[in-house]
Amino acid sequence: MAAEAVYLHVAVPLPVHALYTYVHEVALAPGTPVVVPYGRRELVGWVIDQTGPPPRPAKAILRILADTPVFTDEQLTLYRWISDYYLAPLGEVIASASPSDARNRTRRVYFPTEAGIEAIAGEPPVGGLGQILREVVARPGVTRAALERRLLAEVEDVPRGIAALLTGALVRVEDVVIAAREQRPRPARAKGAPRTSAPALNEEQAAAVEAVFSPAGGPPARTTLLHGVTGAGKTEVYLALAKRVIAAGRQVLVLVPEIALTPQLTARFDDRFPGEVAVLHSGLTGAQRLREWRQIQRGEVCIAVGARSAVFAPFRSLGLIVVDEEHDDSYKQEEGLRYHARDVAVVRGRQVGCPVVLGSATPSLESWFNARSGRYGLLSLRHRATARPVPTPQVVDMRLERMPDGKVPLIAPVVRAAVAAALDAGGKAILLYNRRGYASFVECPGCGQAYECPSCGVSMVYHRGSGRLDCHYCGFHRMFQSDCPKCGTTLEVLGQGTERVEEVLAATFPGVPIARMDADTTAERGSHARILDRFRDGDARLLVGTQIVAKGHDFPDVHVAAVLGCDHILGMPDFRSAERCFALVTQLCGRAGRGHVAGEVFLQTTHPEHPVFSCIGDMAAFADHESRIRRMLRYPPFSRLILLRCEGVEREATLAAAKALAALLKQQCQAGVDVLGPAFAALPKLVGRYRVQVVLRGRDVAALRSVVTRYHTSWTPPHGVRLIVDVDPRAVA
DNA sequence: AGCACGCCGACT
DNA sequence: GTCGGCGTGCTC
Repeated sequence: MAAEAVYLHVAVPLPVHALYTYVHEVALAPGTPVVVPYGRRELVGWVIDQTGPPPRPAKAILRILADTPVFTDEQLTLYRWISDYYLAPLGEVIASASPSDARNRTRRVYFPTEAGIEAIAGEPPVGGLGQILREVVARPGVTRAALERRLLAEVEDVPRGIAALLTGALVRVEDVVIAAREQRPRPARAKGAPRTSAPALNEEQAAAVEAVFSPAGGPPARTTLLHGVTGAGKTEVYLALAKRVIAAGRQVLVLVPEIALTPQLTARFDDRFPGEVAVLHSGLTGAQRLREWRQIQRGEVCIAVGARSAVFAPFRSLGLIVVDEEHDDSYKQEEGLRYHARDVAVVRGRQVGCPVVLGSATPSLESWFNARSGRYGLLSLRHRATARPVPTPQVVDMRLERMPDGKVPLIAPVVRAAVAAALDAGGKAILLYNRRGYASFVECPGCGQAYECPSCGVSMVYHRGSGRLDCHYCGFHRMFQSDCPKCGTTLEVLGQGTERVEEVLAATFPGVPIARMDADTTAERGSHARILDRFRDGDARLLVGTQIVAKGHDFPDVHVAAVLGCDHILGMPDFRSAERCFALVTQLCGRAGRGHVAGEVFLQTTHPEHPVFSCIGDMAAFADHESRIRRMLRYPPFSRLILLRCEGVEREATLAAAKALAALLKQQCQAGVDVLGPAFAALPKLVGRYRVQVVLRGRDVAALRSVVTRYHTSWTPPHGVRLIVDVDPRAVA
């Protein structure tokens, strides 16, 4: 029985689009992890399928790392869809779909040769080379990263030094396989009786639960948009759905935008299904993440609550996927594999045949459109679960609030009075200002000097707490001096931020404890929960902050919620800015009046006539208005977009590259595909790189994709310019 | 992503 | 005239 050679397609975890063909004696199942020679390296890749003999000799697979596949056919189908849809290499998709600790991978390490060891004893090379060699001899098997870290101060160019030592045969290289970490099964979790019992659902909630499983007029498992006003009790619907799915022996995946913002949701699931909930998010350590992942794999839990990447949770028999706050932009990964977890969830649900529920008080226009057109089911929760309705906001026209000196106050008198009344009544207030820092720009009235970030070209923000000027895009900062270093004039700080709001509140309401919540005060681990605890316990009675204060918190004694300022969102040059602003304002409105006191909501704006404010409380009206604009401008959901962005340090070279790309696309483009640009991005320069983009627009995303695959693969950006391809970009300005 | 092959400046 | 810089092209 002569063994017939078998040719196998293998995906490698690199940014290369091709699959590579290797030869082996026997067929291997798709998903088998294998070590393959790849140039001068060895990599862990995955068998994808079997193929015929390649045009040129294939190398042999070096090692089989597991006799069973590490992903199922079902998972592979999803990976293939993602690779295809997002124009991303399959190997990269597979690599990013599971935590690196749960994967076999190779690591390049360095050992001294005999000659290297001799050299140290006799005549070591002088300078940096000697230093590197000594390190390698002292720690055989070090990685390049470790060498660079240890020799940071002493050796300028470690990679070059290593290359020289390799050429001189003083050091040799080896790719060692880092085995996937195994987690010893731990004693089963403290599974027990639910700590809370399911409350009776109201009529709307009960109807929603029924409709998800047996939709009227739709297929049995489909995507459903659950549009519920803030406080409508969407979570109880999720819990009731989960209960049924689990009773049927299947599993539930719950996606949340950012788990730090929704500890309550996790707690609700864990209380109702003790010991059955795994949690996945970026705040976990590698070991913690691996533990949760393995528990899902081994079937020890039947619910996972997690952020974006949890959409890949390795459940065997999914019965339900919930995407909470489906409109939230953080579902879109903005680097590497640029996928949208909500859209991947919808596809995964379709592939495994389970219902997908998209929940939001402010659905994305895409989902709204899909529900209206019948592609998705649509369920509405129009009433709050509690007795109190969502407060009707009062729009405060800040153009009429100008003071005699011409300045506009941060807090209008009517809002100040309402906050004062809330405090007198023993209540609390939440105030949103959507900018952090003390002043958004700094200028010298003497010589006109403005303070901009040298790498990004944006104005630096003055933070009084730290005494610094900060760039909010790249982290560059410098100490703030009150006098202009050029002409000595006292600098003028302009524009507002949450620090200033806090200061004004402290002066307006002396003695009232204030908590500020923004990226500056929540940087530290756990600080987010601490701030919310202070507010809940009454150690703070005013909560001021950026959009983070609008998210899902449930405090019954908030009498007043107010948007002090968010107009600058509307000023952003992006077609989704109104939608984003509407979602933010609606979410904030939902924070008030959740107890027995009817809440009051105020919206300060200089654009009171804008639909973002005039349509609050009426999603359909806002969606109708916004749809008219989108249709007219041919933006999503009435078209699809692919963004191609050239990035480079040289301004002219980057611009030229984008022009060349756009010209090629325009010349070769088919009917039904528009080529927009090239144009500088809204932030034309970021972290020292110029950004010029070309946008493809058309009705059919497959047509757009084929334009990109046909022409961008044949077009490589010139030296020093890199190309980013973003399918369904969130921001296109 | 690495890593080698291939063309222009400061040294023996 | 050689060693060595890093640009660009390939890895089954």
